[in-house]
Amino acid sequence: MGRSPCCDKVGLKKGPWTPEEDQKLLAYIEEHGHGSWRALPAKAGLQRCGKSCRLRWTNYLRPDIKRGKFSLQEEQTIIQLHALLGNRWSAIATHLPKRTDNEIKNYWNTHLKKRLAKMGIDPVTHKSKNDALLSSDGESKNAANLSHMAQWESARLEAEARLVRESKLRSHSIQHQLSSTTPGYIPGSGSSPGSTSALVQPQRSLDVLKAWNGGWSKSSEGAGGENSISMTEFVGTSGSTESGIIKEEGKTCDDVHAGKNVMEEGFTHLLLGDSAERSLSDNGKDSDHSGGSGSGSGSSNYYEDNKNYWNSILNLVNSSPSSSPMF
DNA sequence: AAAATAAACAACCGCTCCCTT
DNA sequence: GAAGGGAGCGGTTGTTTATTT
Repeated sequence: MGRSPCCDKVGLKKGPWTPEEDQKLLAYIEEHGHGSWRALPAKAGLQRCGKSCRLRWTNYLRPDIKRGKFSLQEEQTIIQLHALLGNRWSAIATHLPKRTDNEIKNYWNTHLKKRLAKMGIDPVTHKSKNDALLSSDGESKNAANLSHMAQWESARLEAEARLVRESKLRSHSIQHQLSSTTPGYIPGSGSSPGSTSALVQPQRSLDVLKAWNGGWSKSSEGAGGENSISMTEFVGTSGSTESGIIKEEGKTCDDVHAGKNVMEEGFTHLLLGDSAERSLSDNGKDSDHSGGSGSGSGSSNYYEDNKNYWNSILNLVNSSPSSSPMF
């Protein structure tokens, strides 16, 4: 709109914040709240633009910020949510209490993105780079996987297309939704009012799941080339993006955390287990998953575990606080 | 021990969205 | 409905710190 930038005033300080500046900003906000960010610097006696103050506050000074290393659970949450949401850092941050979008973004760019790349996963699409290799493998198991993957991919594309349509409709329909007695109903989604399958989710995480479950630990060495990821049995609820995925309305934050716990149980142990077995002599085929059982019955458990996992992550997403900008 | 390189993090910039007038 | 302004978001850059040679 041709608006002048807020930070072009001569004399405004840029660059790293000093402890004195931090103290001024903290003291002012604690006493008055931030109010108008644009007006804040003058009131607080800071030679900074409001934008800079806001950033400093939200990313560093805010008292409810957790700093330090990301836990495995947090890593998993970020990856999964990124698979679902893309680079919507603020949306992802709403599911990681006490973490800022900037911090998550930085962590993704410096750690997780590289890690996924090493695992043979495109960090943008969360799709395996080994699909071609997989398809030429010829094993019946992989053929079955392909079938599942095709179903999922098809459903995913469909869901994404729906998402695009809805995003266009959203601005028009949001008022109606707010006043609607059927909050789960999304106009144009093809779902019936009150249906539990009104959920719209791009399913972009299948390769991440596979790799994370099967290839996480061995990827870092890069042994066996860039194709070191084992193509584990495909996970999910085959046949539909929505079967096995129950949308539950009206969940509380506790429910969210409960979902996280389930996720933690269902996922972290895989990670930890893999990490513990980092040195295993995986050859890709029999290093399939969870605890390294590698047996057919294990696959069944694996299937269930991951079904539960997906239910959990989607519940987590769907039961976000209403303030969440995600959906 | 010093230089070079890589990694991590904080902050800036420009754009978009949303609200108000 | 259009315009203006504020705030937030995501991409990118710059600086600092750690690691390697």
